[in-house]
Amino acid sequence: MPNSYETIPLPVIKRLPRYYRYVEGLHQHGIATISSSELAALLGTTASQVRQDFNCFGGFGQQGVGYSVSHLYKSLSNLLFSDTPIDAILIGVGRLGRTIAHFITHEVKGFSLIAAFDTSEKIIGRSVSDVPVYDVSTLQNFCKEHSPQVAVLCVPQEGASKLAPSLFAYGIKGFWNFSHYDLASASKDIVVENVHLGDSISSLGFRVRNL
Amino acid sequence: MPNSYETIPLPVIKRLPRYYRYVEGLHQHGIATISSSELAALLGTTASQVRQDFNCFGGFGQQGVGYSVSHLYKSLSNLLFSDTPIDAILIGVGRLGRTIAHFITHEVKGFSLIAAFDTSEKIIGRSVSDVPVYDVSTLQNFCKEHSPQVAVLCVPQEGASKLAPSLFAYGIKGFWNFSHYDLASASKDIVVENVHLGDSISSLGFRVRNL
DNA sequence: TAGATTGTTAATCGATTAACAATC
DNA sequence: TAGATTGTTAATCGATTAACAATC
Repeated sequence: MPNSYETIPLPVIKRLPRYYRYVEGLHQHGIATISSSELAALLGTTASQVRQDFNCFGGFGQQGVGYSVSHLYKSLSNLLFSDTPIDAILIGVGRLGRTIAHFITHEVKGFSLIAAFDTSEKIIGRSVSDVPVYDVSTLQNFCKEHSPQVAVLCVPQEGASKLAPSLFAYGIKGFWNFSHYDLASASKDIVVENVHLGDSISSLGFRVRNL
Repeated sequence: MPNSYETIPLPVIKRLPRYYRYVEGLHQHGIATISSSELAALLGTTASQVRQDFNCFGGFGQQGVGYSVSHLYKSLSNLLFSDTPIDAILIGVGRLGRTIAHFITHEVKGFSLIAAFDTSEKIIGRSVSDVPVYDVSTLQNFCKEHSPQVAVLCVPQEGASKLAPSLFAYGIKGFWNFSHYDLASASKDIVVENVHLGDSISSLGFRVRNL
């Protein structure tokens, strides 16, 4: 019995893309069937976890046989990527913002970057990855007209804290947040995926120094 | 009684940079003392967690009084950043690599980027963020001579899988891994911090679509 | 039917939260 | 001394792992 998606543990959701990547590889290698224990060995996890995870979505396997790779591939693909991509906007067209813009437009499935916003006269009116860069002051009108669902925050903390309330108001549902501003506690109806590069490398430093 | 650092739970370690950021802010605002519950309210967590976390390192507070911000700031700073920075090398000087190079050299405490490596003739011999770009074939000699402790992997999965065994052999202790190659299971004596941007945005997409 | 492997329930483990004794 | 707040132990919660019945 498929779980309602709201009840699926976040750790399971975060593992989905990894499953997808490995299953895609198997599919491309022409492997037809795989068992939970074989897949677990590949991923470096346990067969139990693989089966528990898949069963959050109703289970993709066949008892006694295993998982059909093509069926699994299609199922994971359907879960992760709908046929209509999610419209996203980029806030902050600095060095990181430009790199992320390129990443989204060239290497990511399921998203469509439709505009970018900045405050610098130097970049407003130009484009990044074939996407126009507008003045932040036009954000409200743009959102009203195009209803983007996701905002990618590549601005410093201060800018993010100023813009966040507006972005909620304009109907942004999801944030890919590279800033240090804390969006988490905002609302139950929005989702936030934080990428804190500074925290990431700092914790690596701690661990390396205390090896 | 201070915990041996090896026994400190990873989730606690990963929270350290965030504590540091908030305490730094308090320090800069001239706040002298803070209680675990006040800090918890700021961070959006519980006073219990704050105290438990700090007590992994012996505890920084004074009963009945709270935490001295300047003492706390100094303690967290000492935990996260030693006076001698960690020497790091960058593998892969593409778009992402260049952005990360700039980030490490300009925005990160505790690390020193000392060289970059690539396979492309177009970039070898040039520099990124004032760091020379060498041919990957010179990696072994460079590591023998300079003993970098951390490698930042900004290459595609294939390149990472080819280079990883060498990097272990050359004495690299820590990896900041932006590739999809799985370093995790390699050894107990190395630490890996993965930044899987593709997985990150994909899981965001799933959650946005199923709000 | 026997063997294999899933789906699912039960047990374990670890992390978070709550409670409280120590102490400033 | 009384009030406050920590350090630390105990209870809870959730996620992972193990076990097993269902079934291909």
